[in-house]
Amino acid sequence: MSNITTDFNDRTVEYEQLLSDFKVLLKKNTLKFTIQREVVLETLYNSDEHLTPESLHRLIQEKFPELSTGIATVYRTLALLEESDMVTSLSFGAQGKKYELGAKMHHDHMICTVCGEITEFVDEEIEERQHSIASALDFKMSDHSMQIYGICANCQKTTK
Amino acid sequence: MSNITTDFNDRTVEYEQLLSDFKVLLKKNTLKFTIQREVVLETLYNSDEHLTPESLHRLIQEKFPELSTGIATVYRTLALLEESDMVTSLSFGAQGKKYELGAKMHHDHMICTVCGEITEFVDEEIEERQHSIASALDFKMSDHSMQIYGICANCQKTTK
DNA sequence: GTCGCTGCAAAGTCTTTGCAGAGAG
DNA sequence: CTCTCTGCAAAGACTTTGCAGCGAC
Repeated sequence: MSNITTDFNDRTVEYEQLLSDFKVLLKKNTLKFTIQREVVLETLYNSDEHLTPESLHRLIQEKFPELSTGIATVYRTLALLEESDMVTSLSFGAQGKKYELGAKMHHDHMICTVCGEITEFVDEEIEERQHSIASALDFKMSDHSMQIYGICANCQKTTK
Repeated sequence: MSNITTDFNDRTVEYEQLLSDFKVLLKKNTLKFTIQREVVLETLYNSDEHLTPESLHRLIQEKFPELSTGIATVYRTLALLEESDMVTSLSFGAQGKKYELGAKMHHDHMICTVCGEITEFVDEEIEERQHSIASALDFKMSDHSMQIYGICANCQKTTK
């Protein structure tokens, strides 16, 4: 199983870069750089999980209680970031929408239906094949996502 | 581009079969077979689209106005069908949850970000590769889904 | 007949919006 | 200073639930 990768510790974009991109984006649209917006970006960056608006809000309140950031601001910032393609949203079954930074290396998702854990992976062969399919069907591909559902190694043990 | 298929006119399961499976399922759980439940199944079967609860409800009201089926029943029936794996739900971006019959042949989705059209396709190479990946990562795969986003052939013409 | 089902409307969730004061540029 | 942002709370959108009568078995 040569080229399957699940190790994303090497982020493709460093935080400083991300932050500066964000500032450029804001400036370009005559929007203001506020501490709340930075905190949302930073918290997303420092989380390895896929966060719901609610869990992101909770995290922010724990780390920066003095800001008493409102959930509305989290929603507004996520919408802004998603619109600008800086974050991506995923939604799996009944679990609602989850967000992740789009600046990480592209990857697909493997979702455990027992514990809800999401493992990321990349497979070059599938990536290439997706491009072939899109062009064969005369489709101008901009993005794609793939999810594999099942039971993770851990939960297989536990369930037994 | 040998084995990409987008033609799903040959359904893998005929309606009579589907209906009988549904009846078995109901009986097994001491649930009742009602006209409303049948109408939901039938309407899903006869639709080639991916339906939201709301659009499904609208369709049912148009085709069977005398039943004055409530939206609550549609939600309840969809939940029942999904739980029993007879339908699958998908959710793409902001467009909300859409349902489709799971009994059709397995396929993936290509979603036009301009007109929202969903084209279904199957590619054997990707199907196989997904199995390989799951087993390589010690993951017991139960299902998977893949979406390619982009602009369909039609909209590419129009946009020009 | 019994007991689950249905439509209705009310209650929940989750998300968005209006507003007045706070704060970035 | 101006004009956008923010938190709050209220409003919306979508989904689920309680209930009393209806209907499958």
